[in-house]
Amino acid sequence: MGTAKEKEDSGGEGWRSYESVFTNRKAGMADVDRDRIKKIVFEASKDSPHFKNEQRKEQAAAKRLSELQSKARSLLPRQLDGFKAKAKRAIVELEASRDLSRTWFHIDMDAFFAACHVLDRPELDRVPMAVGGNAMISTANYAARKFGVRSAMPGFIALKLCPQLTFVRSDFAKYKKKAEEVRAVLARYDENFIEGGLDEAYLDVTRYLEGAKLTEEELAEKIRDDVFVETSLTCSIGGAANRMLAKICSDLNKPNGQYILERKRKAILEFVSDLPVRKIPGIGKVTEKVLKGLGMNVASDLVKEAGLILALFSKISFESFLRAGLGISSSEAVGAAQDDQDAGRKGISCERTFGSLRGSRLESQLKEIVETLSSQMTVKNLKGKHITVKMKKVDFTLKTKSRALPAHTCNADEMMEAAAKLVDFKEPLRLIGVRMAEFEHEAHVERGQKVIDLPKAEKRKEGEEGLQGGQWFCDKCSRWVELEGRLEHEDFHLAQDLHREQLTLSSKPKGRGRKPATGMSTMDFFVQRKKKKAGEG
DNA sequence: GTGTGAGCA
DNA sequence: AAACTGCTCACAC
Repeated sequence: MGTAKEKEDSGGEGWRSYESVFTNRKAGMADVDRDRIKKIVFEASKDSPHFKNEQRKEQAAAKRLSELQSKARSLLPRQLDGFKAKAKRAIVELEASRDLSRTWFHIDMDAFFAACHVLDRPELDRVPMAVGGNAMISTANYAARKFGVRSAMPGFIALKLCPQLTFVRSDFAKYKKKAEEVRAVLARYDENFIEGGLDEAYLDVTRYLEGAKLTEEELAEKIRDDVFVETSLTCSIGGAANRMLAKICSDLNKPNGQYILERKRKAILEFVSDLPVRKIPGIGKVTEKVLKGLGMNVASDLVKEAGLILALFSKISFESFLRAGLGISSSEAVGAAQDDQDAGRKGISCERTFGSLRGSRLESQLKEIVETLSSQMTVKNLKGKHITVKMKKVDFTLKTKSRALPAHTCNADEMMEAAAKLVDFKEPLRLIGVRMAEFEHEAHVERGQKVIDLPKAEKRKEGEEGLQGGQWFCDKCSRWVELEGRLEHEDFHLAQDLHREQLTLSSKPKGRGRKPATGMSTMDFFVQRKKKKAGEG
C-alpha cells in the first residue's frame, strides 16, 4: 500500500484494499481465508454510515502520513544530523537505565470469557461460539476465530462470517469468580502481582525463581499447570526482563503456550530486530501504517531511525518508540494495582450509544448519564471543575463542547444544569457522553505508596463506628461507601474490571496517565528544544 | 480556556 | 437494519 492510486473502485474489487481491525493477522488464521473474511466484512459494511465515517478517518490518516513524509523529505542533512546526535544521546541514556535483574511473567488467559462458559457447557468448545450479542461480541472461542470472528466485532457481521455461530450471553459474575480463582494461584508466585483486567496479570517472579531453583521455562510450565489443575482454564505466559517484553511474549505462543525471552541485552536486541512494530503495546493500526510509511517495519527500526522520529514526532512518542525499539521498559513493581488506576487520573466519563434521539428523550438520556457519572465520582471521591459533553451525530461525526464550572462538583443536578446548556436537543444524536475533569487533587497517591489512603480510611472507620453501619467498607478500593449504594458500587467495580479486560496495564506510550514518575529529566533535556530547532533553518 | 481530532485497548 | 466505552495526548486559536 505504497501509493494512493486505486481509489475510484466502487465495483467488485473494493474489498481488496479494505483493511479493517477485523482483518489483521491473528493466531490460527490461514492466509487463504483472509480474502474471504475481508470481502464479507466489506460487503456487510460498505453501505453503512459507519463505513463512510471510517473512510473519512482513513483519508485523514493518509493525509497525515503524507505530511510527515514530506516533512521528512524536507529535512536538511545538517538538521537531520542534529536530531541524530540528540537521539544518540537519548539512546545512551536509556541504555544506561536498562535493567536485566528481574524476571517478569505476563499471564494471559486464553479466550477467557468464552472459556468460562465452556466450563459449564463443554459442548460449546467444539462449536464456533461468541460471547455477546447482535450488536457486539466481546470474545470468541478458537473455533469461531477460525472463521474470522473477533472480539469487538458486531454480532451481525460475525454471523455472516460464520452462520452457525452460537451466541452466549455474558455473565460477569461468572468471570469474576473464575478470575478470583486464577488470582489465588498467581498470588502464590508473587503476592504483589499486578492485575490487568480480569484475564491478565504481571508477576515479578524473580524472588520465587531464586528460592525454587527452577528455570524460567520450568516455572512457566508449573504456573500454567497449576492454573489448569485448579481452574480448568488454560493461559499463556510470556517471560522477560520487563513487563512490556513479557506482554509481547505472552502473545507469541497463544493459546496454552509460553515464550521466555532471555534476560540478556543481546537476546533482547535480537528479539526486537524482527519484532513487527504492530506487536508493540501502544502501537495500533494507524501508527503501524504511519511507521511503515516512513520505512520502519520492526521495532529495532525505531532505534535506527531515532533521529527521524525525533524530528517528526512529539517528545512522548519519541521516548516510547525508542524504549520499544531497545526493549526497555520499567521493570520495577507498581503500587497496588487497584489504587493505581485512580491515582493520576485526569478525567472520568460516561457515554451511551442509542439509535437516534432528540428532544426530551435525548435530555432524559443525558440526565441518566450524568447521574451515573455523578455516582461514580462520589464513590471515587472525585470532584471536577470542568465538564465536557460529547455528541455523535447520526452520521458518526463527533462534536464536543466544554465549560469550566464555577466550583468543583460531583453533584448530579449541578452537572446536569451545565451539561444541558451545551447540547442542542433539537438535533438527533446517536451517542451522548459527559466527561468531568480538573479534579481537586488532595494528597494524590504516588506510585509505590499503595497504602497512603489507608490512614484516612482507618480514621473514618473509627469515627463512624458509633453510627451503626450506615456505611460499608469496600476492600477493592479501600473506601467507605454508603450502604444503600453498595450494590451499585460493586457493579461499578465489575464494569470497570470488565472494561479492563480489553486494556493492558503495561507500560505504554499513552493512556491513563501511567507515565513514569521519574527518570525523565535527562530525556527532557535532549528533546526540549525540538520544535524551535525544527523551525529554524 | 475551548474545540477538534487521533489513537489505543 | 445493525459498529462500544473510557481514557489520553496533540495541536490550533
